Amino acid sequence: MSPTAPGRRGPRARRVTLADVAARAHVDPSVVSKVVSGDPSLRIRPETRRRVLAAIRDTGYRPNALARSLRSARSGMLGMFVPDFTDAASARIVAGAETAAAELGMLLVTGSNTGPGLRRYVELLGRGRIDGLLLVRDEQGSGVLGELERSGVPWLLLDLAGGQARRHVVPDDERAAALAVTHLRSLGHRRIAQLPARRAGGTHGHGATAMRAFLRRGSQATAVIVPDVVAATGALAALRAVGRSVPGDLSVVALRDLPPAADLTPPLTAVRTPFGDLGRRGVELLVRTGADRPVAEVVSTGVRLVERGSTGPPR
Amino acid sequence: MSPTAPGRRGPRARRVTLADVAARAHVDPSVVSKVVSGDPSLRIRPETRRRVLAAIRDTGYRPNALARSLRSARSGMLGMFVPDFTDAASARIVAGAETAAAELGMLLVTGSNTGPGLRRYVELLGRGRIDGLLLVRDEQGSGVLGELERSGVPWLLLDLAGGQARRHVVPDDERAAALAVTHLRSLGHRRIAQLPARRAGGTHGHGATAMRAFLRRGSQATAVIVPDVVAATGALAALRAVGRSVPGDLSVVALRDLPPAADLTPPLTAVRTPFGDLGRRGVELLVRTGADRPVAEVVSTGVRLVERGSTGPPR
DNA sequence: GTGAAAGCGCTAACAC
DNA sequence: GTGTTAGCGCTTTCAC
Repeated sequence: MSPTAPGRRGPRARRVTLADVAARAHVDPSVVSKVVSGDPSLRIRPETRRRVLAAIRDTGYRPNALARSLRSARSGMLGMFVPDFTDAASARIVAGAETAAAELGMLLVTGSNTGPGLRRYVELLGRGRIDGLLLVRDEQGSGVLGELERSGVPWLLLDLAGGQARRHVVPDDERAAALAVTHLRSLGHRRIAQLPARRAGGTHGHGATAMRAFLRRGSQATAVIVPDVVAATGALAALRAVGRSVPGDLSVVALRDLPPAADLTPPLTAVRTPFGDLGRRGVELLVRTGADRPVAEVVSTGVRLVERGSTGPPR
Repeated sequence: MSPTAPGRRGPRARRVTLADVAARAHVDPSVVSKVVSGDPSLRIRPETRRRVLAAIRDTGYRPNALARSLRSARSGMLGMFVPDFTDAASARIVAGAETAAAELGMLLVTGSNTGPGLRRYVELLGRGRIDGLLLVRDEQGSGVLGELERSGVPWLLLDLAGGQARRHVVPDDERAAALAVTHLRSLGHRRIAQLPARRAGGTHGHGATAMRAFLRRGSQATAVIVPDVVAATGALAALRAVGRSVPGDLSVVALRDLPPAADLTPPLTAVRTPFGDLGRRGVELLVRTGADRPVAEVVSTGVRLVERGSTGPPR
């Protein structure tokens, strides 16, 4: 419970600054600064250090992040722009990125394309506020990136290979597809179809449409690979609508496994894509490599098939 | 501690400052400042303003957000701490909050409890970096909130009523339950059971367990209300396991509708909870009301029943 | 109408 | 070992 009830809080305590701490410990502000930020080049008498630490504790000093960033020209924040927070893949990428950032002592400033868009987001960010920008599946049509680059802010595109710039990290979709094929072959399938993927990610309607097209074509395939779970729900619905059973009449594997897969009927066999690792890797690369070097990484860790109920031997 | 600095600025990209713009426009920096921030008390000759604007355009000046915040003691950022980004309800709350924030010219710094926790998050934030903190469904056990309050940072709890502090905004769960009951009664149900809710939100296992307990009890109820969709998937699975059909043998309504509901078998009738509005309202209240006033708002807009396939007349 | 001066709170180079 | 000196880039009186 919070000790001070909001209504009865006393007058706001004057903020404690470095100078206050220094005065109390009878040392110079710069010494306190070095103690606080753990400067390794500082050689200080244990007794002095103790005094400083005591003063910090007594005063309840907390560094002003703004002043620190302004002076040191590093904000300790990373921008992250996603298409939509409610998109499950984006959520996982954000989660991975946030963890990696925290491990590096950094924080994430998020924005999404359901808001006023990338251009405005970068404007609001202003100069100096972020040390780098992570873009999830963004078509980077606007000149924002070039502008960013000119002001020295490194950026990285996640989950989408980005043209000639070669600043991206993507999941290993080929490996995922290969895993799906291997699985289906091992069940005895010889004719395997793949429904087309969309760069932006599938929708329910898109999956249904693609499946109907597949059906209309009169394909001989006994198994089909769907680019993602959302598209798969559409495909499954289309199949159900024409009375085809899964996996009896047709086996279905989805790529890019996400939670709803397990709750579908039948539960969907899918290949897991390491979205969290994508975010994590993005943060690490963004922080470690400069703005000028190309980055083109494929994340393969943790890609694996999760067998559920939508695949079986061909009839 | 101190992260490796990403992307050092290119050699010729010396940052443009207010002073540069001022020099170019032959005015004082303070005048430029006022023009940029749209100070209404500024009376300036149209011709001078034009010169300033031109200088801004020519130099590609962008204000340094850090310096501005340091000086004005407002950061234009809000902290948002959620249990887990991959939790669909949290994702919606974040989405709503981000939109509202952007409309107010503010930005969100996010953190989640899957990382190193609230205490560390607030530590990383440091002083001055946020103008307020939004906590989603956090048990606020630690003394972090009191500490925050002492340094004058207002906070608000979302989606959980928080003890005596009365600083929260929550969805109208009573109205939601009432809607569910009305719907079931109109179908002819007279005995309606409600599965217990958990403060932290249900899990698949929790829903299954609760449903088995309900079954074991030999209840005469012909319809049951489940606290959320995740719990409902568990409940549905438990029902399927004992061969009871939905809605034939038992009607099921979930509260707090979320996407997977439509893809379940049968598609789940559920009451929509306005998670996005919760986030939006949280931001608005946090920004408008001071740290000292109690806030206890119930968001009822947009609560409504979405009829899908899991409810029908009692047999 | 515009300018001058004084910092916001901190860090970094260098002095002693 | 610890202190001095300069700002980082901006806003805000207040002066003229």
